[in-house]
Amino acid sequence: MNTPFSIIIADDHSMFLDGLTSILAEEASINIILTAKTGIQVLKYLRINTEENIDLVITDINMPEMDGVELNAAIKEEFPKIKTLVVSMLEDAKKIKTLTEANANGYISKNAEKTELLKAIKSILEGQNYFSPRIKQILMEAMFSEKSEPEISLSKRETEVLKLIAQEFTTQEIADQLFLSKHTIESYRKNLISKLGVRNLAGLTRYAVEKGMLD
Amino acid sequence: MNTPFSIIIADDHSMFLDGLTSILAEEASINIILTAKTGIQVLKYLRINTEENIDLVITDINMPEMDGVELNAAIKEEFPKIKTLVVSMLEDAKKIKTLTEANANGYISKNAEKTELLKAIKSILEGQNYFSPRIKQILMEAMFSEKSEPEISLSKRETEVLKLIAQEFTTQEIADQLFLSKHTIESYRKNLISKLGVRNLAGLTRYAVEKGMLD
DNA sequence: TTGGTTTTCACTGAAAACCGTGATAATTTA
DNA sequence: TAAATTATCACGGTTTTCAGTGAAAACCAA
Repeated sequence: MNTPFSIIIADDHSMFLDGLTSILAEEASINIILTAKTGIQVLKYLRINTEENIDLVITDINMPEMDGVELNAAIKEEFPKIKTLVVSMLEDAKKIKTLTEANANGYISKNAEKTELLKAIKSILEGQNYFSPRIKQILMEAMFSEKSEPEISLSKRETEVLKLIAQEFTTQEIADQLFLSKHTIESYRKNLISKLGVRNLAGLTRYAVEKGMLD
Repeated sequence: MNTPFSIIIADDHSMFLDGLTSILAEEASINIILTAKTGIQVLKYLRINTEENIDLVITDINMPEMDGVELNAAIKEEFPKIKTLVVSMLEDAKKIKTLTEANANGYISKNAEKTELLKAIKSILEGQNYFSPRIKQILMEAMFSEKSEPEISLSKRETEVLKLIAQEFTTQEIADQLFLSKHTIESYRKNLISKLGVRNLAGLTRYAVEKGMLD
């Protein structure tokens, strides 16, 4: 075994952070340089300690301020030599896809076994990307389902009107709020109904709520 | 230090399980007897090894098959002497409330510090319950907000009609499906609107979706 | 058994939504 | 720059929703 690898771990759940640290501390080939609770902390460290050659950053997805997806992108942008391994609670196809597109080197679920974690780290440090079979499968499924769901894109105004509709405003009220004619809002409503493939206000509202447009 | 305490840890995320185990393994006063991935495994163990005096069960809330809430209830039912500490990702007021009502001995968030974890375990093993200040606060808030939201109860039929409305069926269609008069459905719609304090179909749909009635 | 809740049905008039079928101008994108 | 998209407005006719009012039968709990 040559010089140990330098790694950084980021996770806002300190219990998990401590746990992961404990697990990896047992590995002689691994040196934990930093544990952080936000992506920003990691970036700051990397920017200041440029002479320190960090090999790998292990990061959670859900973190306050700067999440794992953003952190990964920032690292790949500023420090392309540093490898990244994303560890997440959820198996969200979209996020995984974004991550692969942003050149993350690996993705494993938090319910992966310790052995899989070590395997992933080892693979990545050796220069290979690691995505578990399960993740690969989810990715594949996402690719297919994406094609069947041809992403409906709504314009600014359409989105605005849809939100107001879902908030129980009548056509006239929406028109007044936006300083538009009642007819205009009716056109938008009609377009939304046909665009989204729904039948009525209920359908529009359901779409808006399910897409989280009302937060 | 007298005889070490015997504890069991349950969490479906093995990485967390390993982590927690690593942390607690450092404590001389703690003996980890079992780590499990579901509540059922824990119960089975307890039922078989009755002679083994388990002091504490640390459990996650979100687990497949039998979650932490159910596990806690089952333990308190069958093995009232065993203490329980619930560790969770989320700070869901309702679940916390349910847990306190089911006599869980402690609740801490997964983003609690290691020191807090140890403090909680120590307190509980000494016979005191442990709920972090933050959790107490959430509980208090829940109590108040509960009073301001006086639980709207819907009858079977009302629920049925509401679901169909949110699924974009028209009054006539709902009437046909339920073999009722159109007027009847209109009455239900009207009652629902006034009961739920909304203005129209959009409001009804939003309520149904947000309450997860359409799954 | 009595009183509350639930379920069912009916009518009216006004308001709103829905459908079809347009059109014009501005803006964005290819 | 040409084409596509977006934003705006219009009208007539039909259907549906909404608000108010009323009521009978059935069921459940005290």
